Amino acid sequence: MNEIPSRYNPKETEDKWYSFWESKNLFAGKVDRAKKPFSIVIPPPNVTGILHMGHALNNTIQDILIRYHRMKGFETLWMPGTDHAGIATQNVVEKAIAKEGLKRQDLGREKFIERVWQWRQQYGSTIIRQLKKLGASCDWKRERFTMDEEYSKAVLEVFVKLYEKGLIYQGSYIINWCPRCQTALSDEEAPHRDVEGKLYYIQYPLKSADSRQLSAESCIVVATTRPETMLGDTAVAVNPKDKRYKHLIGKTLILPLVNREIKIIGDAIVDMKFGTGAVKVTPAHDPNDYAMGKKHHLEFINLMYPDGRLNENAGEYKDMDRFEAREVILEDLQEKGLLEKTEPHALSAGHCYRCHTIIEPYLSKQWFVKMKPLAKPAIEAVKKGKIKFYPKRWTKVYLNWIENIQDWCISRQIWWGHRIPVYYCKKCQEPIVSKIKPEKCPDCSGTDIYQDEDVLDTWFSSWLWPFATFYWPQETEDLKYFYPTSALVTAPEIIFFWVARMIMAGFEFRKEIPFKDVYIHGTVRDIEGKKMSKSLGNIIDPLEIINEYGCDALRFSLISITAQGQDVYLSKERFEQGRNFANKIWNASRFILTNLERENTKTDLCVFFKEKDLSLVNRWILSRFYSVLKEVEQNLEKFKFNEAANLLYSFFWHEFCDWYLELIKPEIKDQETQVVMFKVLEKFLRAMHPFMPFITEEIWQLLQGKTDSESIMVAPWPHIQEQIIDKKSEKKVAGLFETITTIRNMRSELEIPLHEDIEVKIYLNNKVKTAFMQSMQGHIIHLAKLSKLDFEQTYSHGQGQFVLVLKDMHIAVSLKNFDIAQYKAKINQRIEKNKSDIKAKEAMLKNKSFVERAPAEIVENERQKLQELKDSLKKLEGVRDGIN
RNA sequence: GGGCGAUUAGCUCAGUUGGUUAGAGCGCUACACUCACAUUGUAGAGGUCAUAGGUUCAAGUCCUAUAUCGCCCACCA
Repeated sequence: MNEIPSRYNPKETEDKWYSFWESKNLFAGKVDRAKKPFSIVIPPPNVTGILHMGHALNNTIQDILIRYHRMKGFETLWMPGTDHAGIATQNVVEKAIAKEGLKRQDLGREKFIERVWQWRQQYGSTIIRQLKKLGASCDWKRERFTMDEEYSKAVLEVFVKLYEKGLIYQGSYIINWCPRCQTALSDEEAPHRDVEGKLYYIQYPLKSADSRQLSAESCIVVATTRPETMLGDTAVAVNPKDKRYKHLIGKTLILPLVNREIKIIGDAIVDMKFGTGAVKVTPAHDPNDYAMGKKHHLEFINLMYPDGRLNENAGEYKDMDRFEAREVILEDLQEKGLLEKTEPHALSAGHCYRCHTIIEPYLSKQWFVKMKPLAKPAIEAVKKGKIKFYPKRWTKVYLNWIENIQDWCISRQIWWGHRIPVYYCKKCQEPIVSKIKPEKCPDCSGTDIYQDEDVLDTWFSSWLWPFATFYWPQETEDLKYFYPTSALVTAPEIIFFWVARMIMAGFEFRKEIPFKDVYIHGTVRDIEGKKMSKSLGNIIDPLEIINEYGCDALRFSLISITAQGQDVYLSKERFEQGRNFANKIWNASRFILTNLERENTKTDLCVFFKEKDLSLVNRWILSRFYSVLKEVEQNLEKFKFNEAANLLYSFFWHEFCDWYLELIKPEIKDQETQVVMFKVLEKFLRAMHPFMPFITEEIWQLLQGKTDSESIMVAPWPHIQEQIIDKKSEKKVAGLFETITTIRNMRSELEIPLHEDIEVKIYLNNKVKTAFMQSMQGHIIHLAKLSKLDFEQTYSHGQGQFVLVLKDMHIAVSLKNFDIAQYKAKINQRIEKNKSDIKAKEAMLKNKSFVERAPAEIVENERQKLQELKDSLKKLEGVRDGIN
């Protein structure tokens, strides 16, 4: 019959149209002062990344925004790129060279970095290729990488600027140290996780006491979760108000195992209620103790090597791993009778966000950014609504974090990253901050100069992404045109790492917001609510879904089940809905195309409106389309993608296909119908395109010669024709459908098979409505599959008729096998239901306060409904009485 | 310790400023392939909207507790 297959095959279309778009350069964003810009910078995936469902959701949303605005006539730019992901990438490459039996130290810094670049050359574009599979309409020619030469310039510029402003400083503090990655981490990179720990009670003897005979008076018991750190204790602290210990402040204790003398100090920070009320103080391995150490001028004893083994300060425990040492120390204490008791104790500890190793609070010299001054405008901007979060609740999370912001540790002891632009003179050790290596020391003119070994936190480059991608600090035309960007789409866990910092950087370096709207989508989880992760083995691979169901199916299903900002629970079956919908679009289009006369595709709708009014059915479908389109737009503007997608879905499937196409089948060759069905399809495809780019393009191209644009992606978004929205017609047609549904329902209830002819008579005592129903006679016969449909003004009981009441109508079906008992039962059932409905309504309307206080229209509405119910009841009772 | 989210049909979830008979997808039941589509169509069954109070003429929706699950934050020794 035709050459279009009955099943949509995504494999034949997706790559074809993606290359087509790329070859026509349709993704490119250019400065065009005549148009408004709409720009998004992609959250740059890690260069080591492999596409997962989180990416799929994140990028589908961005692509919808971009494609929608492009069609809306904005000059759009979606800036793509990848992040060098310092620690993650270094770990990956270290693993790779480990297969050759090599450590990075074996290669040396320079050679290792070379290997990383090689690795990037080979595998770094994987994620980009995968994003293309998703249909992402990024301007790929602009692809950026946070380690690019130009980008690095921006990073150095920022470091030097902040340093000169006094916002970057170096100092020795307790930081989060990952003993596995052997680097410092920021607070955000060391999230707290619950750990099942124990609280150990250890006796510290007073110096004055007889060590052979310990009693409650001769020692202080401290409680600790980390007994191994006792080797570095330099005091025991108690609350000065604590009556139990007050008198002991200033006395000396003998630190067990080490036999070092330590003082008892008083400090109000000590919680009298926790443990024993006495706390061991280890200033080099605990942030609280560090503060106390500073305050009370205690000694700082660093116990560990960077890899987490104990160092020479640990005496006989030297070279043991910290957790191994814990066990040995506990045994030794036990042996000496100093371990009073052990209690289970839940606590939370920082974990490295890259390798999940428990963080060691570690005293070391690092570089920091003073955050409070940077935070100020970033707080203001959000409070004043210059930047909006969607959903709104994230505003509070953001503000809570940024109002309590801590200084940012930005130095990392790894090799892969932007090297810190600080140089030292070997002679005088003065740090020199400079974008390029200075030839001599400005202080002592020494020429033996070396660079700081550390690199910068990856996020110290990512936070510049919205403007550094436009070659800032150059004032490029692109930067001036596309910045601030329009929207940012990302996941909640990135708010602190990236979103907040971009806002701060935006103000500090551009004196402006970096984006207006921040859309935070949910986390993709498996059907049990677990986060998808490789280690859990619960991953649904988007590429596999694309392969099996098609990209449009993936995109549509993901979007339709993602309510704004809610987490997404996924199972593979979910994608069947998207696939089925694509197939539905495909087949409806196939049907229309095979019936469409070419000359009718060029006719303008106005012609029909001018000459005569369109038929009701045609008016109705146009009105419905524009009503839905309007809602779709409203939801897109509010970032309610699922609502928008589902509106289009149910319009197309249930209104356009189930009703409209079925209604017009008998008159499909009429010119008016041809034009209308073509227009609705063609406009629907455009509205659908941002969600399902490939199938819409494929069909668009099948319409070739019938449409104006070379690609649907640059066709204009359909303009809402307000004057075509006709709620009266919509209501009328709804009445028609209700009638048809009621007849179908009767057929089904009476178990009359579809192939059996039935005769229906409608009794209706309303001239206008009868005229309308009569004009719809053909449609009713066709869709309810009747052999005959008659109208009569007044109801009278006829033999062998099964009669139901729908509003002001009696609908009578003539039956061959009439079961009077069954009929009576059905009528009585309806009467009972009707009566109870009336009762409820009457009660409502008898309630004085309802009638007095509810808005008049609501009351009026209820009155009308009551009247309708009463009328129906009367009719039903009449029908029942007629039977006897 | 603080904060956030969730609790609605067998399952997974929508539900806008409070206002008809609380919706969808999947699953289930019955029927239907000469018909664009069986990745389909028609009809149907299925809900004390977590619990307890409260506000209101009116609550799935607003308020207060409680329970369960999940997430985030915090210098919990």
